[in-house]
Amino acid sequence: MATAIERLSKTQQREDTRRKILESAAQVFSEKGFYGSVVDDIVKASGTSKGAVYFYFDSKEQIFLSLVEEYAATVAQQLQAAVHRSRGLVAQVEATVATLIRSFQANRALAKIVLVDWLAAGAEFQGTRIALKAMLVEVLRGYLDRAVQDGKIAAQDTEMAAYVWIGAISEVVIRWLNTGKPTPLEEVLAPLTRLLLSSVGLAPSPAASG
Amino acid sequence: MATAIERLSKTQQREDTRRKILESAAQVFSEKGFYGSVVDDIVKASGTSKGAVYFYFDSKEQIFLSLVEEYAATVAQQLQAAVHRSRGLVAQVEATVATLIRSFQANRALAKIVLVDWLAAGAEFQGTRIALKAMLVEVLRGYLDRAVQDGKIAAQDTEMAAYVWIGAISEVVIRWLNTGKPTPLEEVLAPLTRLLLSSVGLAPSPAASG
DNA sequence: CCCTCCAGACTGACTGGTCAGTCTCCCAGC
DNA sequence: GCTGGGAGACTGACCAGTCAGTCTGGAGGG
Repeated sequence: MATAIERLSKTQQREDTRRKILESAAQVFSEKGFYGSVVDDIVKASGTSKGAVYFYFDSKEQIFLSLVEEYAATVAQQLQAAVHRSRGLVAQVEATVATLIRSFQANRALAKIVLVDWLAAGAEFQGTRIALKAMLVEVLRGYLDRAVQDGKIAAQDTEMAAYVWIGAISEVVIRWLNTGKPTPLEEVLAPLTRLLLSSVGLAPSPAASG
Repeated sequence: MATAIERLSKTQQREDTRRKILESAAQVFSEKGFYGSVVDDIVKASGTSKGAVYFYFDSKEQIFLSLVEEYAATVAQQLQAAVHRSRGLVAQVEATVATLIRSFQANRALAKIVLVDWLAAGAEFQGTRIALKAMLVEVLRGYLDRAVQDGKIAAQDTEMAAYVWIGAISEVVIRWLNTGKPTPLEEVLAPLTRLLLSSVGLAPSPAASG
C-alpha cells in the first residue's frame, strides 16, 4: 500500500540524487569558490559519495558548468516571461532589472557563483561566460537602440551603455553579497532603476517611482 | 672604467631582482589567474629561481598581495594628485574617472588582476579587497554628498550610486580586457563620464563633452 | 694594491601534503 | 542471479614550500 507515494521510483530517485548533488555544490562553491572547494566537500554536503558524484558528472568543472548553465537558462526564461508581460520600453527595462535582482535575491548562492566565482575561473569557463553576458548585453542594447530610434533618447554608444548597466547591477548585488546591504536586496530596485534610466536620459515610469 | 654604470651595486641588483619577479608575476597571474598560475611559471618568466622567489616573498599569496597593494597605492596617489589639480565637483569626478581608466589602460595586466582575479580569490584576499573598494566608494560618495548639499542634485542613496559607478567603470574595463574594445580604452572616457554624471542628475563640464 | 674570507643573494633537487579522478566491491530491486 | 546505482578506499600527478649547498661582491688586513 502507498508504495507509489512513499517510495520513489528509480527515475525519481535518480533525479533526486542528481539534484541534491547540484544543490550542495551550489552551496559549497558559493562559500569557498571553485578552487577552494574540494569534491569531497560536495560529497559530504550532499550526503552521497564520490561514486555518485562521478556517476552523474564527468568532472568537478562540469558540475560547476551545469550549475551555471541551468541557472542561466532559468533566468533567461524568467526574463523573457517578465518582458512579455510588460508594455512599453521603460516598463520592459524595469521588468528586466527587477527580474534579475529578485532572482539573485532568491538564489544567493547561485548569484555569488555567477557574479563572482565564474569571473575568475580558468580560461575553460570564459567562453560560456562571455557568450551569456553578450546575450544579456544584446537584450539591453536592443531596448536602448529602440529608444534612440523612437527619438526618446539621444544617439549614443548603446553597447557601452548596456555594459555599464550590467556592471552597475552586478556591483550592487556583489555589495549585497559581501556586506548584506541592503536587506532585502529588493530595496535597491527603485533607486537603481532610476539611476540606470536617467544615465541614458530616460525617466522612470510613474508606477515604479514610489 | 664605467664600473659604476655597467655594474649594478648589490643594493641595485637586489631591487632589480625583486622588481623582475613582481613584474613577471603580474604577467603570469594576469594570463592564468591566481590558481592557474604555478610558482614555477613565475620563476621561469622572471629568469630567476625558486629560491630567489622565496627569498623575497613568503608565499605565492604574498606575491599576489604585494602586487595588488603596490598598484593600489600608486593609483591612490595618482587619484589624489589628479583631484588636487581639478576645480569644481564635476571636474573632480571627471578627473577621477579619467585617472582610473588611463591607469588601467597603461597597466593591462594589473587591471586584469585587480578587477578580475582578485574578486574570486580565496577568502584570505577579501579583507584587503573590500577595504580598498570601500575607500574608493567613500571618495565618490563624498563628491555626491557634496553635490546634494550644494543643491546640485536631488537627495538620493549616494552610497549605492557610488557602487553603481564603480561597477560601471569595472565592467567597461573588463569588456576591454575580454574583447579589446574599444582600442584605445580611453575612447570610453567621454561617453562613460557623461553616463555616470547624468545617472545622478549632473551635466558634464563643457570642456569634456567633445 | 692584492688576497682572504664572509655575508648574504641565489640555485634547484627534493619533500610532503593534497585532491581529482578511478576502481573494486556491495546492495537493493527486479 | 543479475544489473544499475552507489560507497569509499586508493592512486598518482601536481605543486607550494624547504634546504643544503654555491657563487659573488666587497670589507679589511697585510
